[in-house]
Amino acid sequence: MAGKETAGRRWSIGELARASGLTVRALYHYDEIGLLRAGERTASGHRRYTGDDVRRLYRVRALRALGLPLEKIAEVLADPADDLDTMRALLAVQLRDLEEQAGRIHRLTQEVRGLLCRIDEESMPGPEQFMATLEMMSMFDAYLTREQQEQLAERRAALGPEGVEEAKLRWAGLVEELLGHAQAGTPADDPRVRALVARWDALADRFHADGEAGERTRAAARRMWRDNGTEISRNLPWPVDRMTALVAYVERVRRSEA
Amino acid sequence: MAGKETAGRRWSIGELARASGLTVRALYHYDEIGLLRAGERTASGHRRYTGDDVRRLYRVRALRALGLPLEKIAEVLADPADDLDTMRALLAVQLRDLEEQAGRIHRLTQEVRGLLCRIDEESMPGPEQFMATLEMMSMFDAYLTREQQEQLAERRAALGPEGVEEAKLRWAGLVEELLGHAQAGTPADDPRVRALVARWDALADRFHADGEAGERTRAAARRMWRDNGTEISRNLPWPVDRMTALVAYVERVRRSEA
DNA sequence: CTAGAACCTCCCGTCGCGGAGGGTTCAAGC
DNA sequence: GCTTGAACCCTCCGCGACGGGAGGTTCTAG
Repeated sequence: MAGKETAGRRWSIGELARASGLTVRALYHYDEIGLLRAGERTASGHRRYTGDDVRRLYRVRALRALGLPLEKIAEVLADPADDLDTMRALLAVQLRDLEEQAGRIHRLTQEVRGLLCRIDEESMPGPEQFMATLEMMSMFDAYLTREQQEQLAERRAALGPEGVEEAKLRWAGLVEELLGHAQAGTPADDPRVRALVARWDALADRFHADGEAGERTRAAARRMWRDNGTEISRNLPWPVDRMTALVAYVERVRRSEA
Repeated sequence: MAGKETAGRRWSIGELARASGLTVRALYHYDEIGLLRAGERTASGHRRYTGDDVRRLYRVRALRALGLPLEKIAEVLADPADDLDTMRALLAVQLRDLEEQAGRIHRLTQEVRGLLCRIDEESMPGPEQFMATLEMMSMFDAYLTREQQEQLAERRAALGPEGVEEAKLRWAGLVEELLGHAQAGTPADDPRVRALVARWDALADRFHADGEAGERTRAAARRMWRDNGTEISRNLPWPVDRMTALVAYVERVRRSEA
């Protein structure tokens, strides 16, 4: 049926490059790996691409735009295209990944754009705070999944700005009290500090959802605090060494409970 | 001011990898290229990362998430971060690119998703048409800029589905007439075929905007038709060889006018 | 006929790591 | 103190999708 094309226009590699928006070098590459060979060659060895080749190239381009690696593209095009189901499944997976990626990029750019705006408005003191916020975002990414971050954002929104501010104030008070105990040398199993840590956890719970998912988020956040408490607290108006001591102290209290 | 950290917790490379979500190998890489060296080494050569290093790593992660290449990140972090303007400009450019990319991905996935749905509904005959549509999308990408494609989409929407259908019908009529003339051997400078080509162009103009931008789009579309008319018309119910002849014929008519 | 554009092959470089290989060192249990 | 297994060290090779240059041949317009 669809035999070789024996007549019609031929394209040189340069013409094809211009027509497809690719570079000549890319076409050489496709030839090398066997993804798109020229249907013919002149006596002297120049590539002559046939209409079929052009058609194939557009398919390649289209699939590549979907993010398929060249090898997969070769596979898809190697089949006589009758196993539509395979291709559809493959594309579906690819699409999901692409959209997720696009969403992540979009959210990230929105956040950073917001940051930049706030810098413009001089409401932020300078590059230090900016970098600190970037660090926090990166840290959240390292410890929490996307869903968990969304959960937290939801809870924050539910509490509202004044709710968040109030929690911050309460937290500041707890920090002061715990620092006092740490400096005074109160032992980690003292009921008073245990009570303080319990209030600390209750405060954190305001930001977590209920159920198993919330429990996992809580555990992840606690790991994050344990590993990076000092870094986290650089955003805050307390000296770093005291925060380091605080992190260690809270950890000791927790361990004395377990 | 911010001298070297002489006391405090130290991290091994494995701990740092776990804390940051990167791999040990990646950290080796960062060390190799000088992006993040361990502040200290043990006598035996094991890396000891200091708190400063951890802090730097989170900055690296954050900037990398924005798509900056590692070298740029090193530059940004090399400056004492006082030239905030440079960084802001750099980030702004990066953000624009990222958002554009995200938008492209999103539009592409939407279109392909639509295609897949239509395949499911059996309203499309099969993989051939599916691939043909993908080819068209890729071809549009090669010849038209994003703005130009959006312009065309706008005009299509303005014409409405029935407007588009009517244009298709008229175009089919023109194709038939021109094919007749081509087969009958009517010379390319015959006033009758010139009139037909003029109507052809007028029809195309319905899809183009006014002004200089529209003019450029028109030119690009004409280039696309000249280079790929045969491929384009594979979507249409005429035999391919006749369309090839038609493309050549229309091109001759245009040249005889110039 | 000649200039210069286009084409050929071969090969090395990029970027951000992954993974293997082969040796050394650390930390915990006995 | 000794062993053992995990963690760490360094070095090298590889990928994917080309970019770019060297050094030579061929095509095409004037």
